[in-house]
Amino acid sequence: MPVPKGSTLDPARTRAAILDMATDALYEHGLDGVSVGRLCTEAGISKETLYRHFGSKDGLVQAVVQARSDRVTRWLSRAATAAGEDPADQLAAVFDALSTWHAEPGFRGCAIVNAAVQHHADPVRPIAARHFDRRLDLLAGIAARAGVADPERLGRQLLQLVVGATVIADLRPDPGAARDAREAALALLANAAQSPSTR
Amino acid sequence: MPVPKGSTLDPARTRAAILDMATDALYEHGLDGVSVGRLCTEAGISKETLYRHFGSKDGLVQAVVQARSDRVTRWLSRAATAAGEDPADQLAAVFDALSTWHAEPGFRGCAIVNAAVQHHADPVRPIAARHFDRRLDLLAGIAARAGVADPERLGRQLLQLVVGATVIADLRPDPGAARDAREAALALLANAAQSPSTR
DNA sequence: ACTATATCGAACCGATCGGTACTATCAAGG
DNA sequence: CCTTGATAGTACCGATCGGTTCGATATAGT
Repeated sequence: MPVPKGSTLDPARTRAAILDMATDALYEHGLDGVSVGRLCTEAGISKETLYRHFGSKDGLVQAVVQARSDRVTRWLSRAATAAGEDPADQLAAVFDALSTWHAEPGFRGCAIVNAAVQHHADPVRPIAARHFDRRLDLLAGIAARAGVADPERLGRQLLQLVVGATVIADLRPDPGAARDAREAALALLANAAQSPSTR
Repeated sequence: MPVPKGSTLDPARTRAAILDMATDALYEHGLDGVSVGRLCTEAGISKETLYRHFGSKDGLVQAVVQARSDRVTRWLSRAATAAGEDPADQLAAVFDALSTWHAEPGFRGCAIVNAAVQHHADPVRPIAARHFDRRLDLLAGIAARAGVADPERLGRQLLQLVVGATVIADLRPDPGAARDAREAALALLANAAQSPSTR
């Protein structure tokens, strides 16, 4: 029965539903660990629908990774701004957010890192590069507001802590990784703020 | 022509040659990016030979990842001990070694991390976990010899910097990642040594 | 010399993959 | 009402995959 008789025909909604399901499935089983057929079955759609919306599996992967990057970036940014105006508080809030994320059931590391490692070129790599550029912007911004001498450099170091903690939390596994990283980040910030640029 | 007429029949050598070739190929193209057929072609051997030595593709992958872990662990350990007895010098040497590695042509991130992300379970995960345990031993040992209060915790933080720098160096890409990580590591060590445990 | 072993080359297997084609059916909009 | 478009369902395609088997042939050890 093509088009179930009581269904609402809304292409945009269908696309979003496929995207949501694929985001979870590709994160859990890996980009090459789920076939297009399985994705369609789990989404309750036909192959033709998926291919009309995304063109190819690579197209779907690209959309999934891009959407994930956007969502994560928004989420971390909000966690920082919600912590008030003090740069140290904002930095702590970022790592606290990481901590709760790492403890979530089904946590399998950073989806962007995982995707970029699995599809090292293609459409994923540039998305991953932009993703970490934006993450660097967030962290370097905090460092700049703290008045450190070289906010870009401290931002890169903090980014390494964020990524390292997330990867390690997945692979060792180490549920306290984000807590360790938080202390290290605050120590680096305090250390850099001791020899400030202007203030 | 089975068994070329002028060849030396040495199973151990054959096995080692397959392992070497597979190490490079699987690192470059990913664990699922090279078929068994291709591996055999590039190694100049037949399928039967590969399957007699390793049983399955998973068996080959396991041997490759394990060998890589051993080699890398030895390499980093030697870099540290070759730097003398001062803990700060040893720590700096570790990140200097990382720096030259990241600059090598064909660098694609940490092979162990990549493998564990691609085959999230199976035989790879426990090898990766042990790998980072050993890496932690090295870093925590340096921290302990520096007389910090909690060498295990500092070791975990240093490990995050090592992993984060390596992943970022691959994905952004950032050739100076290891240099940034080195400075952060030394700062954390100095900071922790300011409030020592016994000395 | 004889036997066991290692190897190649090729054919072969069933399964699965990404992607396409086609038909039937229903909702949505002019 | 009637056309247009979205969709399910299914069958199908060629390619590739991991893995097995077999026969021919050469080396290695006894």
